[in-house]
Order: sequence, then structure tokens, then C-alpha cells
Amino acid sequence: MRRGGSASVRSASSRSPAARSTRRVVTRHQVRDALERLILDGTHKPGTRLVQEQFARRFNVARSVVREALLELQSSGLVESVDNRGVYVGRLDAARLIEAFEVREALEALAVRLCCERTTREELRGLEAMAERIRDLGRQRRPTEMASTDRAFHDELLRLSGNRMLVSLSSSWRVFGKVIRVGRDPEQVFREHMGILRAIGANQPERAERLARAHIRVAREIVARRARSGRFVPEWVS
Amino acid sequence: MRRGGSASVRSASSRSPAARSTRRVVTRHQVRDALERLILDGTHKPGTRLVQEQFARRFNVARSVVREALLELQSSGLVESVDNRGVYVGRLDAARLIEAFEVREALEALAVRLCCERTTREELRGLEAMAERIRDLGRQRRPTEMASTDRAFHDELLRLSGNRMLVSLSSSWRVFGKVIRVGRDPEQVFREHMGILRAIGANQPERAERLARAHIRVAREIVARRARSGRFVPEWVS
DNA sequence: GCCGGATAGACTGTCGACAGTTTTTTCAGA
DNA sequence: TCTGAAAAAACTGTCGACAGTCTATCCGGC
Repeated sequence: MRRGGSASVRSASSRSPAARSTRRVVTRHQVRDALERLILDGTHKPGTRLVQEQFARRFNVARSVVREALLELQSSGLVESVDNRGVYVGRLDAARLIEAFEVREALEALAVRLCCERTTREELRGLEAMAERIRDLGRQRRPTEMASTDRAFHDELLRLSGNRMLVSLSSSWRVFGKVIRVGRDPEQVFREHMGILRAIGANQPERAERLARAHIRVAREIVARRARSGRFVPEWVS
Repeated sequence: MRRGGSASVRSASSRSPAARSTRRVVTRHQVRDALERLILDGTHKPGTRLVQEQFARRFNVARSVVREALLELQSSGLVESVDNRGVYVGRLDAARLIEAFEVREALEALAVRLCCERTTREELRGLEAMAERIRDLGRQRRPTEMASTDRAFHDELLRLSGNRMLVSLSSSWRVFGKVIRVGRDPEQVFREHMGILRAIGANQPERAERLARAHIRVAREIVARRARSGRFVPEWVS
């Protein structure tokens, strides 16, 4: 066993002999998730270099494991790699943010349209419960939980669309989750969410699409306005 | 130097000393491209296992290089990985194809809308030339070249939209390029392409979007009809 | 001082080997 | 002949080492 570290990914009792049916934990995935957290929570700012050996020591794993974890992260756009020079936390300027919103608008519009054909009453009730929870968290001034629940709500819409590619593509704009704390009025967000759900429930795809687009566009406009007036948190802009 | 093989990725003179400014060729990328070709040209059918050591020997590289190349391919959905069991050529059933077309329709619609604002006369002329080339290749019964030029045409539309995320996402449905030989009438395809370009040139985003959607949907319908009647080439269906 | 080439350090790319897991084969017993 | 446990084979995951590349530093000439 190698010397332990407090930040080590592998715990001392990483594998109990009793748990035979459980598959071996693939270290690469743990490292990937740990790196993702470190980037999304702002520990490593966009544009900064991620030195492989540094993380290998920190997580107590071989450098090749870090390499492979970084390759996995590359697909979601969270990091960018330059041959022979290194891997960098994905830069994100205002333009890139807008582009992500444009794509997101198009794909969520598709999602809610598809939802109209397939979503059941139970599923709709579940979505309504989530929408209420988002509103309540907003009322209670718990923005972090509100944001993560909002993300879960939109993910669920994608999932219920039945189109698996939509789900897999959502990671492309997930990257920006931490950057934009749009800070909208919870009551208004709730109304918009419920409007979309009602349109789905009434099987009105055109209306659902229009409302979903409007919902995403509000966030985009807020971000765009901030970008124009230079009110970004500096370290988040490349 | 290791023993050579006819299929080796690294040639004997892989690095001329004169070309100093040229960066070292990253073997991983060459292996990735070679694997991609092998999958897209049908050598390795969907669902089959890709054994790392096999390709390591074949390409005359270390297994870790193959591992990393496969990780790169995973992001485009070309291969799927199961922990501790191996990497498989991505399965694609009819449903997955339809889903890809749905996403593609939404994103190309976005692309042509964005193109209306930014595309210059020269760029439009370039696109028209490509459309003519596609038609000519179709007339000359050169389906492979026609298909690849058609792909280039649609890629160019994405690129000219100015939205970089669209370009990076296009690899998601590129996967299916080889499967679907839709075989449409070249003259009709040409008319549809030109219709889209004219709408862009006239700065009519709504019309451009409608035509682009219709264009994609025709291909989707053909594929869907084939799927319903079971007229897929068997090895391409999982 | 400062400009450009040599040199040293840091880091990435590649490699072969070992460890652990899954799959196949073997073989004793019914 | 069939079943199922045990052994063997095949393969993936992880590791440490070496080789090549990039970057920063040093130093001599101007």
C-alpha cells in the first residue's frame, strides 16, 4: 500500500473481501469525478493548467490514471487539451456562454415537444413537485440547492423526452452551471416551469416549445446583459 | 525501433530531423483516427468487442495508447465502454438513429437561422459550389463521394453559424454517416440545398429553418420507413 | 543593457510489467 | 451426458520508468 494522503482518492479499505459481487472500483472514474468537482466549485479557474503529476500525487494514483480521467473530462468540454503542452480548465468567455444557451434552447425545445407525446400523469406530477421544491428553496434563500434542483428538473425533462442523445448532450452546457447564478425571482421561475408542464399535460407541443424557449431565453438575456456591461466575476472569464 | 507491421501506425521515418518546427506526432490521435476509420467503414460491426492488445500489436504501439484512443472515441459515441469488461463498437438500433435525426434537425435548424445574420456573399457562393458538386457527384453515380461532400456541406453550415458548440456536437451524429445510404434523387437534394441557401441569402431565418428541418426530416423518414419494414442491413442493427 | 543560443528543469507521451477481474476451459461427480 | 466448482487463459486497470518536448534560466557577445 502506498503512503496515504488526506486528499487521496483511494481509501485504505478500498475493497472489502466480503463484497465479492461488487465490481472493482475503477479509480479513473473517481479521479474524474474529483477533478470535475474541483473545477465546478471554482478551485481551479478557467484557463489554468492542470498538471498531471500534481493530481497523481494528490490523489495517490499513477499519472496515467489522471491522464485518462482528463480525457474523459475532455468530452464534456470541461477541460481542453493541447498536444505536448498540457490540459487546461476550459476557457469560457461571454460568447461561448451565449452559444451554449443557443444550443440549450434548441434542444430543450425539442425535449418538451417530445415530452408531449410520452409523458404520463405520474411523471408530470413528479415534475410539478420538483417545480414547487425549486420555488420553496428560492423563497428560503438557498440559491445553491435551488440551482441544483433546477438542473435536476431540466435533466428530467430531457430524460422524459425519451431521446437518449439529448441526455448525453446535456453535459455540454452543464459545464456552465456554476458560473451563472442568474438569481431570478422564484415565483416567476415557478410560473414559467408550471406553464411548460401544463402545455405538456395538455399535449400542446407548439405551446410547450414556445414557453421552454422563452424560459431559457430569459436566462440567456440576463447573462448577455451582464456580459455587455462587464459584470462578470473576473476569474470566470478567460 | 520495434518490429514493423504492415498496418503499423508509426512509419519507419516517423520523424524527419529537418522538420523541427513541426510538433511531435501524437500517436494516440493517429490510433484514434485509424480506429474511427475501421469502425465507420464497417470493418468492425456495432456491438463487437474491441480488444486493446489486439490493436496495440496491430498498430505497433503500447496498449495504453490504444486505451487513450478509445477514450477519445467514447466522447463521440462511436464506442461504448463497460468497466472491467471492455470497449464495444457503439450499438445503433433504429430508435437511436431516429433520436440522432431529431437532435440533428433541431441543431441544423438553429445553425441556418444563425447563418442568416452572419454569412457573407462569398461564403454563400462557396456553399452553392458545394451544393452543385454534390449534385454532380450524384449524377455521376459516385455515392461515397457524394455522401462525404454532403457531410462537408452540412458541417460548413454549422461552422458558418458562428456557434462553436454546434461544430463540436456534430460528431455526435457523424457516427451514423456510414450506416445510412439514403440514396435520394440528386436533383431534389440540390433543390433543397439551394432553397436553404437562398433563404439564408435573403436573410429569412424562419424560412431557412423550415426548409432545413424539412430537408433533414426527409432523410429521417426514409430511415424510419426502412426500419419499420426491417430493411436494414442486418449487421448494422444491434 | 539586451539579444540570441545553449542548458537545465518541468512536464507530457509512450512503454512494458504487474495486479485484479472476467471469461473460458477442465474435470470430477451425479 | 449434464452440472457445477476449480483452474487456466484472456483481458482490463494500474503502476513506475524512460524518452521526447516545451519553458525558463543562464551566459557570452554586441
